[in-house]
Amino acid sequence: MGAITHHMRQNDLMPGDKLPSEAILSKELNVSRATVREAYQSLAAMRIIDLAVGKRATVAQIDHGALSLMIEHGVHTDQINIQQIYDVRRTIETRIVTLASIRRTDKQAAEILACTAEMQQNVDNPAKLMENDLQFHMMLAQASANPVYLLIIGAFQSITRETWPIGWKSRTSQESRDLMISTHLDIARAVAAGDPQSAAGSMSLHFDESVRALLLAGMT
Amino acid sequence: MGAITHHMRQNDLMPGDKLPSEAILSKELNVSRATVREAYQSLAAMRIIDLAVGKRATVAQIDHGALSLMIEHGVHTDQINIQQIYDVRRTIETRIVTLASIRRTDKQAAEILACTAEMQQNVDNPAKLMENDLQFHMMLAQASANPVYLLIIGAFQSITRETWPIGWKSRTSQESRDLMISTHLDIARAVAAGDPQSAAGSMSLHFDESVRALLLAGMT
DNA sequence: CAAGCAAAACCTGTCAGACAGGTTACGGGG
DNA sequence: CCCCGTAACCTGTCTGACAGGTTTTGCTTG
Repeated sequence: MGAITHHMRQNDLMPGDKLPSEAILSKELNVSRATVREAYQSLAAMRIIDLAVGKRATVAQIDHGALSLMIEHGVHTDQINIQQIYDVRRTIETRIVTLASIRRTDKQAAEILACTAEMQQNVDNPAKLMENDLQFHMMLAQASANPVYLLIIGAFQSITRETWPIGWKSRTSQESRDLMISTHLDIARAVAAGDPQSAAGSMSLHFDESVRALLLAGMT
Repeated sequence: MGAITHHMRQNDLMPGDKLPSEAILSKELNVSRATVREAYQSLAAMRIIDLAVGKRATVAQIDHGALSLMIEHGVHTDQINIQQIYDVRRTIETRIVTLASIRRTDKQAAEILACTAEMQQNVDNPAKLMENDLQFHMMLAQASANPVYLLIIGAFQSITRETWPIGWKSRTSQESRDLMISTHLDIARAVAAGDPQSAAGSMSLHFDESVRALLLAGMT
């Protein structure tokens, strides 16, 4: 793995660029192809390179897939709990909407608003609503124009898919469900209006409400 | 990989628990040992499991090693820049000191103060000073009692090792160097005193100053 | 000469079998 | 009962092989 990353740095390879074939590399490093494969496979697991049948390995774009697995692992082994993830999300997402309010393109603003509109239509369809919710937060992270935020928020998605239904079920009244959706709308409007303070405030309220819902369901 | 993680979930394995041997697993899944090895190797790359010669694979504790590699990859391929990382760090570390001020144990407070004391002694030894600096931020993350913050801050360490000397060199006057160290001391004292507001404020100043130093060195 | 196509070369995914060397478990001897 | 040596187990690595996907090459034809 060291030799491969070193090769990427040395030749200043950018995403999409091709890496040596397994056979060539195994000859160069005087190791068997199996060993090279294990290194390639490991880098592919971290989404540092892309592998494909028949094609050469290529340098990959940043992706949250590997981090997702790491977070899932942490949660399932009781090393991380849901409240801790929500604390991180609140911290990061408050910053995200602040940046998004300043940096979002008009197209992004429109898409974010469209997403909240879809949420209102899916108020009785939890599965779709959850996907809208996840997409909403991803789009905000995207609009923050900082790929690190996008990476982190993306990594929390898989775990959120497991916990979201629990929070939704704990919102028993129609009132609380409507509130959850209207809070998203508030955020979207503030971002579209380019109002960082209001966006951050609404996001903060959103997390107050979400954390309360999860606590109500006994999620510590 | 799916089969292995599924096995971990199914049997509720915790860090330290043993996984099946490669031979057994290859027989169970009807694949060759080489294939099992690649899966194990991939999980090991993400630090989800630990491998060791002669021993069985074990479930691993969360570790920032893999995330470090991912971040390094992002920076070296121009997908992430240093200022973006500093924005994330500022956001997270402001929250970290807030939490640390509330949750730190007395032992942790003492260690953090000791670290700043060491920094003052190493004012003319950049290599050691950098390590003190890195350790300082890690100890704060630890004191926040949220492993996700520790994971993220840890992941930035390797990149910081590359950029820190640049920022240090741009602090040409003795005054600015002393200021950098005294800011750390302010943070440590506030955390020790259990004063979240003051700690967050000092951390914010610390980042103002750090970002300015990096910009001065032309780091965008 | 250019375009199109088919074969060859290349490449990854997977398998079987083998061996070195580290680790663990067991059973016999003190 | 404890200690230690051996056997069983396990990982790391290698060789060689084959299926099936991809790219390149070079020939043929218009």
